[in-house]
Order: sequence, then C-alpha cells, then structure tokens
Amino acid sequence: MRGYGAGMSNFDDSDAFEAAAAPVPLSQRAIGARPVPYLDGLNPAQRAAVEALDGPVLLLAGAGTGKTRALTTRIAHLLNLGRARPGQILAVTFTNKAAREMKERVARLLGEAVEGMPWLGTFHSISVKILRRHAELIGDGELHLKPSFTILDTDDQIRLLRQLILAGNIDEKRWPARQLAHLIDSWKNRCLSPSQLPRGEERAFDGWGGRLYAAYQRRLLELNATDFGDLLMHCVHLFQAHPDVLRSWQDRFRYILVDEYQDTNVAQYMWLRLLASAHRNICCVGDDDQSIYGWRGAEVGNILRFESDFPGAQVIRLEQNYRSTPHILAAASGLIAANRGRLGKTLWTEVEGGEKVRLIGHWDSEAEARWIGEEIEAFHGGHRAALGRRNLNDIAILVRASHQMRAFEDRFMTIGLPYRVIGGPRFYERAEIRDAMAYFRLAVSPADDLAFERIVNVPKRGLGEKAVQTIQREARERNLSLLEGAVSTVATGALGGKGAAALRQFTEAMGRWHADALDSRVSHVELAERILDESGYTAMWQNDKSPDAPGRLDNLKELVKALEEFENLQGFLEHVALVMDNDSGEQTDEVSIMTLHAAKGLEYPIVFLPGWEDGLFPSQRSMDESGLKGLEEERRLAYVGITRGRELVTISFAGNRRMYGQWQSSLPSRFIDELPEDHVEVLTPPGLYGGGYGAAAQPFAPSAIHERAAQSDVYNSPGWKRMQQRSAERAQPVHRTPIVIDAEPAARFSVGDRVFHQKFGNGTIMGIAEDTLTVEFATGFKTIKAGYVQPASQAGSGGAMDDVPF
DNA sequence: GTGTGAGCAATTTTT
DNA sequence: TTGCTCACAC
Repeated sequence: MRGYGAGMSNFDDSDAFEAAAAPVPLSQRAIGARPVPYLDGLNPAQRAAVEALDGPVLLLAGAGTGKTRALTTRIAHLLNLGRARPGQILAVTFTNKAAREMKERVARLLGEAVEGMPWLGTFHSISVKILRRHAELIGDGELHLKPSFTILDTDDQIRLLRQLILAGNIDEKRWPARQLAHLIDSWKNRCLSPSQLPRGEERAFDGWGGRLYAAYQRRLLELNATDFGDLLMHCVHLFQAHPDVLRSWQDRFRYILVDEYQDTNVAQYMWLRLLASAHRNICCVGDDDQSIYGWRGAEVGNILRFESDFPGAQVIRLEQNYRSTPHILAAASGLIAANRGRLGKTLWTEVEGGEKVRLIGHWDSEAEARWIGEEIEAFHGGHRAALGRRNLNDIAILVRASHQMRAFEDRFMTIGLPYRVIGGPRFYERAEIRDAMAYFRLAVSPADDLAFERIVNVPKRGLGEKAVQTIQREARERNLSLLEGAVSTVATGALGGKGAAALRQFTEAMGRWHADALDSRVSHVELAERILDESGYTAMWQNDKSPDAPGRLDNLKELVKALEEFENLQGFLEHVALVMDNDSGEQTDEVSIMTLHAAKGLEYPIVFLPGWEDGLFPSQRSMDESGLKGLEEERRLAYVGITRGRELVTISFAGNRRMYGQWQSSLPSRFIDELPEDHVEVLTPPGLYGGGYGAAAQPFAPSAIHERAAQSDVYNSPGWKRMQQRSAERAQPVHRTPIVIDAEPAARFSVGDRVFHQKFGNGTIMGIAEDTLTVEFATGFKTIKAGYVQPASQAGSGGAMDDVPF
C-alpha cells in the first residue's frame, strides 16, 4: 500500500533534466522545435522506441537494456508533445511494484508539472476502476454487481468452492477445492464464462466442473464479490456486450502502453485488443526470452504473434545491455539459443573484461551451501581482490524451488551470515492480517458472509461447526445474511446457553462497530484498534506462546498504521486486496535468497545459481507436464537467472541432494552443457561423483562443457554420457530419465527392472534410493516404496510385500 | 467443541 | 524432512 497517493515527489537523483523541468504549457511546445533534454543519453534504439508514438509498436527489450527508461521516457514524451493528457494514457503493468516504479520515474522525468497518472497501474487495479463504474452491467437481469463489490483473494475463493463441492456431495478428498480453483482460474484466464466452456471441458472435475463454475459465479454475484480472474474477464465481457461503453474507454485512452507483454494471458490480450482496436496506438514491451509464467496462463504466443495481430507494427529491439559483463551476456545468449520459436535478439555491451561465469559441482547440497557461504564471506571481507569488498546487499542466491532455500538458511544461520528471503507469503496472506481484515469487512459490510465465517470463532468463542451450521440454516430459511441469521438464532433460542451468550456478545459488538464504521466522526484508525481489542483478537495473540506470536502482533500494528493512509475503512478495504505488498524497506545489509521467478526484473552484482541438476532444474515436473514447451520455459528461467548478474555469476550443482528426507543423487543440468565453454570457468571440485577425493578424472573438464555450440543434442552431453556409461556398467537399459538415484539399491530390485504396481500397472524402475523406487509407469513417473511393487514377471505372487529391504 | 497423533503429499506465484 | 488434513479421544 505504500506509494498510494504519495510517491510522486521523489527527486533524489540528479538527472540534468529535473532541474530544467519547467511547466511550460505542453501545447505550446512544437515537435522538434527545441531539444528535449530527456531524450539525451538514449541510445538509437531507445530513442526510436520513444519517438515511434503512433500505431502499434512492439518493443523487444532484452534483460538490462533500459526498458523501463524507454517506456517512461515515452510517456513523458507523449505528455510533453501534448499528444495526450495524463488521464488519456493507459499504462499497464503486472505488479504494483512495477506500477509504482513507473509512476515515480515518469514524475521524475517531468517534474512536478504533471499530476499522477490515474491510468497507470496493474491490469487488475485498472480493471477494478473500470468495473466499479459499470458494475450494474455485470450479471444477469435480476442479479448484478454493485459498485462496492469486494474482491476475494485465493483463500476466500477456495473456501467458497469447498462449500460448493460439499453441497454437491462430491468427495472433496478426490476433488479438492484447490484444484477446482485452478481450473476455474484457467477458464477465466481464457475469458470463458460458464456458458462459453468448450464442449468437453465442462465435464472436467469429475463431470462437475461446468456446473460448479456456474454455481460459483452465481454465488459471487450474491455476495457482490469478484475474484481476481473476474476482474479481467468481466471487463472483457463488459466491453464485448456494450459497444458504447467500450467506445467511451477507447476514446479516453489515446495511447496504450503495456509492460511485460510476454506475460499476458488470453484475457489480458483480449482486454488490450478491445481497447486498442480503434486507434491502434499500442506499445507493448516485453521479452519473449523471459516468459516464465506459462504455468499460470501466460501465452508467449501473444508476443510472438504481435506483428500479425497488429499488421504494420513496428518492431524495435533493445539489445544494448547496460547491466552485465560480456561473459555473462554470452553465457546467457548461448544458453537461450537452444530455444526454438524465439523472436531473436542478441544482447551486447560496450563494457569489456569481467569475470567468466563460474561453474562448480559439489558432493551434496550441504557442501554447496557451505561453499557459497564461504564465498560470500570472502566477498564481504574483501578477500576477492578483483571484486573488492562487497556489501551483502550486492549478493543474491537464486533457486528454482523454494525448498532449496532451507540448506542456505540453515547454513547461514550457523555461520551467522545475515540473509533475507524475498517472496514467501505476502503480508496480506498472513492469517492474522486476513482475520483482522475480516473483522473490518464485517464491520463495514454486515452481509459479508465469508468474513463472518472466518472470524465468528476466532478467537475461540465456543462457536464451532455445529453452531455455524445452525446459523447457516437459520439464515438460509429466512433469507438473511449470516450475521443477521446469527442475531435471529440468538433471538429464537435455537442455540444452547453458552453458545447463545457468546454469539449474542459477538453480534452486539459487531453492531456497535458497524454503527461506528458508518459514523464519520469516529476515527477509523481508532475504530480498527478498538475492534481488535474488544473482539479479543489482540489478546488471543498476546496469550499465544508460540515464537511467531510477537511478529503477528507487529503485523497487526503495521496493518493499523497502514489504515492511516486512507480516508476510512471502506476506502482501505476497496484497495487493499490489490495493493498490499510485503516490500519491507531494505536498510540492513543482508544476502538475498529468492526463487528465480521472484528475481525477474531485479539485478545484483554477484549472483549464485545453485541446484543446476536435471530434474530439479529443469524441473522434472515441468517437463513431464509440458514436454518441450516446459523445457523451454525452464531454459528461459535459466536465462533470467544468469542475466540478473552484473559482475559475477556462479552456477553450481550437487551430486546428492536431500529431498523429502532422503538423499537422492542427480546429474548436472542439461543447461550446463548448453553454456558456451569460452565464457565459463570451471572450478574443479575435488572428488565429485563418488570418485572419492583425488579421483583421477576431473569430473568436469572445461572442454566437456560444450562440445558443439550449434548442436544442442542433450544425448551427447557429458552428463548424458556419464549416465549411459553408468547404466552400461550395470548392464541395464538406458532410459530417458534425468534423475538417477544411486544410493544403495533396494536389495531385490535394480534400475531397469520391470515391476508391477496394484494401481499404476506395469512400469520400469528408473532409480532407487534406499527403499524408495522411482518408477516410470504408462501414466508418468512415480516415487514409490519398494514394498508396494513386485517384479513384473511374478505379478500376483504377492511375495514382494513380505520382505521389503530395511 | 477442542486438542492430539497418524497418514499423506510435496514447483514456480501476481492480482 | 516438514506441514497439513483428518480421525479420534477428551
């Protein structure tokens, strides 16, 4: 919520332009009549991007090529030339952070002369603004949204779906609400309302998908609520169904700019197309090589198709990189070259010299964490002459999956190295914040049934499932909201003594808070504090002995403080679902640990990329689920990782890694083989791959990294060869599995054996770790205890069940 | 209605 | 290994 309303006066930096930014009436400035200072210092491509104002423009902006600068300067230019007033420019981003940054930079470029841009924001926040003006048009004749609609987050969404699943008498275990939420999300991402589902898809989710979806949408309307996906979908449907409305918005937005275009999904694409179709002044900025969100609906195709979608489009490439050394760029470029279906870009830099990308293998994940810890201490202590003494803030560790973080956290904790984990649960997702917000929501809108259910028994009031059911029955029968139903339940005496007393107390308190929430004389900040105190919510955490209780109390304080920025609770609640983030200011000197996904858009002088092992990175699941497409997205993720580094990038892998409590061994990532050898320095590790210390062969000779730059045949890679060799030694068939588990094999099985499983049928053992087998069945890979399978030839004998090794 | 242990599953994440 | 859900006992 930071940056709301504020943030337009950040003049801390000394760009020449700022001093000169006098509020000359924009209309009086003739094009080209006088030099425009903000254009100085742009390279030719950036300048072209800024000056190509009319018609469709695709700005292909590689990592670190000054994309935001081009984009913000373009906005400044539009304003400065008088092509549009701030309110006539639509500029969309994906995250609040990006929107905030852009606002600040535009303001900085133009000085105080320009009011904030009202239509610079995320897809979602802009959609909300549009929807609130036309809410009545969403829904059917009898039931429609009201402008005050609430926005449910994922948690509410899932609870709502769970209710519907239970109501439909569906086994929630086999068909979990979370999965349904995904399904519905994916439909909304494609802008499909329940009636528009393609034949067949409505039968998803055990045949219930379409019906549940329809029921859910109906329920949302009843609750006067939308979920995140609705925001976009409703907007698109609004535009489609009401040409006059669409026209008015088309007229308003004379210029459209889109950031991170490669991340747009179908709904966002339609949204943009509708708005841009009249004047086609749309400028999309993106990088197909950094498309890493396919799994949540992003369509790389949108950016790949741009030129045919918008005939006559100009394509401008930003390829001069201002971030990384040539070795880093070359390594990244070499890697990404293995992808097909790219628009193609070649990053280059004027900078010379610099370190090669370093590559190192370790015995196991603990050794990897230990080594990286030592390296960081060395950088921090200034023991790496070439790089000088570095702040911990200059260093980041980027992992594929969050479970990898643990090894680092454990290690850094032991050696006392300060670190911070970026990402993780967001502020507003924390239970205490959501509870508190539910109180506020209920105080503001007594009909908010989801909020009621969330907090009616938090803190514990002895109102459990049964009491809630009674209230629900009462409410349903009399067509009341749950809160009203609760009042009625107390009145009719449908609830026993103790529960009734507690419920009465709760409803009465809520009544008071509601009155106060409507009373403009009552300070909403004080009211919020009072609600938390009187409800016993604060006391609940004060009495909690768990170690995170103090932190939760702090969060609550922060929440109350955040309220100060808003006029009243309503205003807060309307915005908060979309705007809260957990960007805590960074004053302290700490190493950053985060996932590769979280790192997109960031940069660090020193970057560590651990865990480059096949199966982990690229992730086995990605490849299983999405095949080549999945692999290419993983490769883009690797590309994103490398291009985060400014001066030094270190890639590492471990031969053994503990996953889910068991040690598993793995092979170096195929991506390692794709790195161009000339730009990689191999730090030879002693005794890798079970050779023991002083093993004769270097496990990773430089020449082996990349034997053929053009050919990207993984079957010829060193990792693959090693695996083949190992398989051959055991006289077993070679399989296309990247993970080979080679701890002590379970006594009766070997890799390659055919086995039978009751549920999955026949399969082939791909790996063995202690008593756990990795088996490839017709349906895919499964990890299974050795006791649950038997040799295929003896299927039915049952013998294998009795003498499980270990 | 609330507190405890067995059993089970387990990427990536914004709004 | 952990963190969560569910079934069961108080």
